[in-house]
Amino acid sequence: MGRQPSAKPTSFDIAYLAGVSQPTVSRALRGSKSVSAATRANIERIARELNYTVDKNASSLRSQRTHTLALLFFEDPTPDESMINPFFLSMLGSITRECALRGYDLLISFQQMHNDWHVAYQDSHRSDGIILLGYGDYQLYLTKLEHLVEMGTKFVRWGSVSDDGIGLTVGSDNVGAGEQAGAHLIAIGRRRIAFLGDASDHAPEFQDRYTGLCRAMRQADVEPDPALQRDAVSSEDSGYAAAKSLLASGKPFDAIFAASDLIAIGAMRALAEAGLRLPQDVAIIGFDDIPSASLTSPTLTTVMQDMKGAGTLLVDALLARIDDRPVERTMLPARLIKRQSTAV
Amino acid sequence: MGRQPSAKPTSFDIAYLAGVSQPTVSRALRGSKSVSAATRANIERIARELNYTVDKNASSLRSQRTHTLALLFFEDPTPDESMINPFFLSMLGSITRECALRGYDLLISFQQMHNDWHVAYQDSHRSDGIILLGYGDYQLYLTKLEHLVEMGTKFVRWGSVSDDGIGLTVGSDNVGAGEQAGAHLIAIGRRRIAFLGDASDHAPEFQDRYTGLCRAMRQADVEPDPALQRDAVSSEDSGYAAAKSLLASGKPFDAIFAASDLIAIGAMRALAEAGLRLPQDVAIIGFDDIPSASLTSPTLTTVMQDMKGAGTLLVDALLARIDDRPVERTMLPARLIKRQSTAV
DNA sequence: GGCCATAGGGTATACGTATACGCATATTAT
DNA sequence: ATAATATGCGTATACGTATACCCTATGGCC
Repeated sequence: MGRQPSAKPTSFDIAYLAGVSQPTVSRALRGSKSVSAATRANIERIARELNYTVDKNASSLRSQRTHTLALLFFEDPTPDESMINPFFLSMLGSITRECALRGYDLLISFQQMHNDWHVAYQDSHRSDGIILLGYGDYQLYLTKLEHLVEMGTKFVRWGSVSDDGIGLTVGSDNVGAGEQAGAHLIAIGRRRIAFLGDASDHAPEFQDRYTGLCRAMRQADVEPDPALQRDAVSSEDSGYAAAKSLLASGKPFDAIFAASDLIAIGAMRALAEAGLRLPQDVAIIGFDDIPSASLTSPTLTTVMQDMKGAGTLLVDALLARIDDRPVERTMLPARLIKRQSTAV
Repeated sequence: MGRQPSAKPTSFDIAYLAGVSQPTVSRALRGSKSVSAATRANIERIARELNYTVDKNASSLRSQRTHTLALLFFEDPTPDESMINPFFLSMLGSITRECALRGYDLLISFQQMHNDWHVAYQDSHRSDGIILLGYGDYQLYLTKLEHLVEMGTKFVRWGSVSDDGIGLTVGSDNVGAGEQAGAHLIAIGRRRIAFLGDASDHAPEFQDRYTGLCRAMRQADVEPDPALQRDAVSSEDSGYAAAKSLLASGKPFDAIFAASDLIAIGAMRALAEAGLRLPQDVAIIGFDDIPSASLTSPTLTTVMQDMKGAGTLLVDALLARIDDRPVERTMLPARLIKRQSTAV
C-alpha cells in the first residue's frame, strides 16, 4: 500500500547494481552472445527483482524498430455499424495472438478510405508495418496502395490473391470456394443458378467467387446466365434488394449463390416473402459462416474461411516482408458447410 | 516512381529551411503561444510540403506521454473462440473512433486473465492508460486490479458500476435494465420468472441484472423464487444446460430472463426440445441484442446496451483520469427491445 | 530617459536505449 | 615463445524531440 512511487528503473540502475556498464545490461537482455553467461544471469535476476521493463520508446528511437504492427480496418461509410464484416473479429483474435507470440504489439485503427491513413503510420515511426483489412472504394484503395509502395512502406492486405497484386496479398481461395459451392448445387440437381454479389473488378473477391461458380457450371456443361447475376454489397438490405430485382425479372432460377452470408440472409427474406420454399424451390448458399448462419430457417449452407490461419498468415507474411525475407503468396483453403438450405 | 528514398525529414530539416532553430519548430507545431503567427505559418507550410510527421518515439521519450491507450480484452480460456462477447466489436469501433478523435493511438491485446498483463503496459511506457474489457476469474481480476492501483497505473474498466469499485468503472445500468425486463414480463402476465446467469458476486453484472429482476417482481408483489435461478456463463451451451436443469427440476415457470443472448439462445433450444411453445408457454428475454437475436424463431426480446456511448465514455473517463481531472462514475442507460419471444 | 514586462526565439540538455569502436585479457596457432 | 584470434566488456555517441533557462529587442509607463 504505502509503496514509494519508486521511479521506473532504468538500465543504468541495473548496471549499477550488477557492477557493469549500461550497454552490457542492454546486450545481456537482448541476448547478445558477447556477454558471459554468469553476467547475463546476474543481470536478468536483478532486472526481474526490480520489475524492470525496457522502455519501448527509447528502444524504438534508438533501434528504429518499433516491434509494433498497425492494423487498419476500412469500414464502409454507412450509418449502420453492424455491417462490419462479421468474421473480422475472429481474424482480429488470431492476429493479436500471433503478434503476441512474436513479441509484437498491435495498433488498431478504423479508417475511412478517403482519409490520409497512408501517411500516418510509417512516417511517424509508430509501426514497422501495416495490415490492411476491409472494403471501400477499390480504385481509391489502389491509388493509395501505390503510394505506400513508393514510400517503401511494408504492408500486407487481405483480399483477392489473384488480382493485379499491388503489394503483398493474403486471402482465401475464393475461386476454389466458388467452385465447391457450384459443384454442390449442381450435385443436388440445380442448373439455373443465380449469383448475388458484385461481379466487377471493383470487388475482386466477389468476382473470384463468381468465377469459381461459373467454372463449376461449365464443368457440368451448364452455361452460366449473366441475366441471373445481380450486384450486391455485403449487407442484408443489399441482398434483399438484389433478390427482389431477380424475382421481378421473371427469369426462373432454382438456386442462389450469395457472395456473403449477409447477402444470403437478405435474399432469404425476399424469397420467403415471395412465397418460395427453401430449399425445394430455391437452394441457397452463402459465404463466411457467420454465427447467424446456423440460426436462419432453413439453416444456411455456407463457406467457412480459415480465419485463424488468415491472421497467422497475415502476420507472418508481414514480418517476413519487414525482415526482407522472401515471401510466397499463399491462398487459404475454404470449406463448404452443408446445412438445410441445400438439403433436398 | 523513381522517388529518392528521401530519409524521413526531422524537425532540424524544417528548422533549417525555415531559418529558425529546432525547438522553435517543435513549439510551433505543438501550438505554443510563444511563437509568432508568421513563423508558425511558415513552419507549418514547410512541414506539410516535406510530409513531415513528428517521430512518435522521440516525442514520447522526451515528454513521457505516449498519446496511446491500451485496450486489454480478457477472453475466457475456452476452445471456442466465437464466444467472444458479441457486442465487443461495436464497442471496439466506438473506442477506436473516440481515440482517433482525441489524437490517441490504440494498442490492443487479447489476454488470458492469468498472464502478467498488469505489468507490461505501463512500465514499458507503451501507453498512458489502460482500458480493461471482458470476463474471467473475477477474484484474480480484483487482485491484479489492486496491483494496478498500487503502481499508480491509470485505467478504466467495463463492468458493474455498483460493485466495490476498485479503480474506475464504466458500465450499463444493469439493475435498471433487469428491472425493465422484469416489469415487461410482469406486464404480460408472467409470475413464475426464472433467471439464467450467475447470481453470485463472481459475476457482478449478471448479479445486477438479477437484482433488477427481483426488484421489479417485488414491486408487483411477486416474491422471486431462488429455485428458479440457474448459474450460467455467457455461451449457448451453458444456457442450454441451465435450461435443461431447470426443466428437470419439475418446477413450473412461465418466463425466463437470461443474462445474455447467447444464454437465451441455448435455452430456447432446450425449451423447443422439450416441446414448449414460445412465448405462449414460456416467454423469454435475453441481453445484448446481438445480430442473431433478430434471427431466432421466435425473434428474441432483449436488452440493447449503448455501445457507442460506452466506448466514448470509457475513453473520456480514462483521459480524465490520465490528466488527473475529476471523473464522476456514470451509468449508461439500456433499452428493452420487444420482439416475438414476449409477444402474447 | 530609465524601468519593467512581454514577445519571440536561441542554447543547452535530458529522455533511456542500442550500437560502433576500442581495449584489455585469455586462448589458440605456429 | 610470439603472433593471431576470440571473448567480454567499457567508452562514446546517436536516435529526434521537448522543455528549462537565458537573452535580446520592443513597447509602455511614469
